[in-house]
Amino acid sequence: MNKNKVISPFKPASHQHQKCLKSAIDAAKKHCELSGLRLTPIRQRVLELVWQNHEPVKAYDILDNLKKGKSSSAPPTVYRALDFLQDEGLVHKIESLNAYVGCNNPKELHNSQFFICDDCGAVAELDDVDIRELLQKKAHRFGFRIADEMVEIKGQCKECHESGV
Amino acid sequence: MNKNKVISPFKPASHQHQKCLKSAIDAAKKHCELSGLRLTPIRQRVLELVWQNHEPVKAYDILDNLKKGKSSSAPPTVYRALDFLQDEGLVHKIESLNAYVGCNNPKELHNSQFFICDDCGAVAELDDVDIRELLQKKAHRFGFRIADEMVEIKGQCKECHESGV
DNA sequence: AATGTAATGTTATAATATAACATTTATGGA
DNA sequence: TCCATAAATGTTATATTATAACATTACATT
Ligand SMILES: [Zn+2]
Ligand SMILES: [Zn+2]
Ligand SMILES: [Zn+2]
Ligand SMILES: [Zn+2]
Repeated sequence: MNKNKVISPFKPASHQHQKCLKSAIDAAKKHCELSGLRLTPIRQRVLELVWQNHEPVKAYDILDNLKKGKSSSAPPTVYRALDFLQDEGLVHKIESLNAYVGCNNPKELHNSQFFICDDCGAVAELDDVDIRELLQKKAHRFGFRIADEMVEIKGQCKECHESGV
Repeated sequence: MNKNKVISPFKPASHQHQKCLKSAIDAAKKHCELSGLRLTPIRQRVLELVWQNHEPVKAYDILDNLKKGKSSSAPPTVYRALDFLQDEGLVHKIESLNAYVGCNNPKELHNSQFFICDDCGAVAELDDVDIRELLQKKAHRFGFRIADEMVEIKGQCKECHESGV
């Protein structure tokens, strides 16, 4: 019984991203409904923009896109929406890039491990019990109590290094 | 044969920090000498300021301190020194805090794992082969080639949660 | 409708980091 | 020693990322 999850794998270039997007928005709607939270138009729009693709998106890029629809948007518009989405597990921040990725597994807040391709920018997200347990074990040895884990691994995805040379 | 290293443990409150500082500067001098690099006064001063304690230090705090000695310092002064020190493994950046910690193990560049206490701010640094190998194994499964690892674990150090309640 | 709370609008500013170019300082060879 | 070069630093300006503070609007409950 292994609870390791691949929350979001690297996608083949051919994949139908519209489906990713739709299912992410649907999941977010359902999650908010169940939790009695409001997925307001701004929040939904920001979430859609984060889900443009499988690469981390910058807050000010989101802002630029928001402004195209509604010129009154300002930084707090974006950061508030991102804060809400992060609190609900609908978005994660990639600390080493100051950028944000969508997550379609909001049911339970989780600590993820991210694998980020330096070449194409794609991100894969795992929720891997083996990694969590190992970190837990290491921490336990010196009496450290883990509250939050940040694991961001940079390198090359399969496609990129296979096509690379 | 286990190559796991505790590069920097959590220190007892009583520890003689002057010794940490001195040995870190000495190690840096030796490292630069061996590598034919120049640990200039600015670089050494920045390194000393990073080693003020075992908490991550902010670039602009370093800058404020530099200015006390020499009012001509500006952001590039600090960031250039930090870049140099990071390239040489004398300093690491904690991405999730936008802050910098000293490393007294510059001989070989390494990927570290950081454990950071949310309460007292102290940081412990490991260079743990078990963690690296597990991440490697996980990455390998989907053909990912690791170039760089960021592992930053937040929580409470032993002292803080023992004294906490 | 009256009230309280949540969300958004708006302006300003804080915090982090880099670009670009000028000047100075070290270094190694003629 | 002197010069040519590269390395390091100085200086000014600006880019990027994020938050503070307060006003206004929308929503839900009574
Ligand atoms: Zn997709
Ligand atoms: Zn790639
Ligand atoms: Zn110390
Ligand atoms: Zn602590």
